[in-house]
Amino acid sequence: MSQPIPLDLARLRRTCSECSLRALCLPAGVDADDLRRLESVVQRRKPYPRGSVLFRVGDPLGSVYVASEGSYKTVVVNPAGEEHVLGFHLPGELFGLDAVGSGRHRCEAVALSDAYVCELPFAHLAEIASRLPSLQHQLLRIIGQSADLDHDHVDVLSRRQAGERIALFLLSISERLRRIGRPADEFQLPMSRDEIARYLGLALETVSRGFTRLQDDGMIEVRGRRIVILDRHALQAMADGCLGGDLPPQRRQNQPG
Amino acid sequence: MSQPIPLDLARLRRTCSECSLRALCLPAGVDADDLRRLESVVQRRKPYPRGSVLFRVGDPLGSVYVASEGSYKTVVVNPAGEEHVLGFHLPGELFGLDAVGSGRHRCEAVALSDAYVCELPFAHLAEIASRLPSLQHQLLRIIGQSADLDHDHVDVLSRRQAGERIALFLLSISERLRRIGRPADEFQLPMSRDEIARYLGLALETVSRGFTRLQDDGMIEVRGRRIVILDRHALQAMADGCLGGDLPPQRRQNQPG
DNA sequence: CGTCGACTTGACTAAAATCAAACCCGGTGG
DNA sequence: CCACCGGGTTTGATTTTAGTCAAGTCGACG
Repeated sequence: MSQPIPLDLARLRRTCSECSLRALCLPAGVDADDLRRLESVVQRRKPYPRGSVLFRVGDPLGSVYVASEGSYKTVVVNPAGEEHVLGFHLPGELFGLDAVGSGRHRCEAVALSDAYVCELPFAHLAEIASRLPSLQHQLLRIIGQSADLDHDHVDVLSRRQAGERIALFLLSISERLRRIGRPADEFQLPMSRDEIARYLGLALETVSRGFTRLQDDGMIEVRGRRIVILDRHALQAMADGCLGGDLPPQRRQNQPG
Repeated sequence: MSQPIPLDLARLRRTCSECSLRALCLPAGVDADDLRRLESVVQRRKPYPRGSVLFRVGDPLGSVYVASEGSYKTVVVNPAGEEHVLGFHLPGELFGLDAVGSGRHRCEAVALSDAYVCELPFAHLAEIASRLPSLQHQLLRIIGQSADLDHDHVDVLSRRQAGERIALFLLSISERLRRIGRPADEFQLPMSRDEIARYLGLALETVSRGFTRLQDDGMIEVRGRRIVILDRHALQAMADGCLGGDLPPQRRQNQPG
């Protein structure tokens, strides 16, 4: 346990190599000792059945989480009683950093399916980072990247056209799947139409119609939660507000019925 | 190091006491030496005439900024060529942390009026923080709080009713003015209707009509950019989606002829 | 085979966008 | 002093879009 074991490194690589925190560990130049310390912090693969809650609004900042298997959503319930989805968290992605600012969680995290997470007690992490400058730097970056996701959300919500929001949403999911090494052109959405609607600030029916429309226009194929991206270029153009030129109008076909 | 120089502390307090970074310095238990080091980093009160740009999309992360006098906006131009406002930054507030995640700025910062900023080279700041655990902790908090503002923005954009967005916007500005020690019930907006609209994801005319509506309902008084909040309670109720129950209808007053 | 929940589709309605005109106000110059 | 701008803002009329309500369909599962 006290000997400098290169196996430790191998073990961490194996267990965390697919994980968004690898950026935190691997390029940081941590030595075997630090690595063991860091590894001891990670509580691996806790199971959470579908619908279970990892943290609630107002909970003190305890851990940050990495979806290890299955996906999660973070939500807030506004005073009028309706639920807004703040984000979806795919396997390998990090969440729970919303409490860093105030010390308390501003939203609630729910498992979208039976799932597992890795959990990192934040105080522990920060303490180690304070002794490891390179890790501190990585930690800042990770937090910043998590804020970037909020930016993307703002970007989506600022679009006035429902079609733009939906196209952008699909492209964003696709890109994130690609990043974790999954097929980016054919995938299964982990969330319901209702949850997508609450994320995009639209009515459920509008999302459904939007999907149908994209299918009619030949950009995607939809079958329930199964999505196939047929024409990424056109989808991108739609997300960009169909800016004139590269998407001829005759692409639009007459509506059925 | 051990020589306590109260003058330095007093000077920093004076110069930065109204500034959002005071949370970074004052309660951190920094000693005189650290304080001087920190102080040397701050480049104070650079002037920026109205409309001038502090940083652009793609610029490498250089500094974080504190609006010292005057206000700023951060904006992105989407592929369709329309400008979206990501945030407004009032005197004393911090901005520019959007580049922490990727190392490059994702938006552009523009002075809303003739203005001054304090500038803190980020690398410098991070370097000092790595040697000062308490400052590191404060830095994390500051970044987290900056992400909280994005959350608030998402919250506003998720509202379906234009009236809700507008009420929420006014309350948020009011609260932030209160926090920097300015009158919270009577103030001058630093931004145009157009900029508000681009922040709220609405048309300019819708914002204007919303203001008029709030005035007709006796909640506020508007005269150009001059706002007086008359009935904060009703405004809050409107922001909350006018949820029935605790706001008796007779609270709404008849409009002044 | 029936049931339930998730999804789709249709008809209608409400709301905000758009287009267009007027207005207000501070500044300028006759 | 007043006429005349011009930008930002307000208001009005109309159109477009998404929301709402309601009915149907699909698909998984017991």
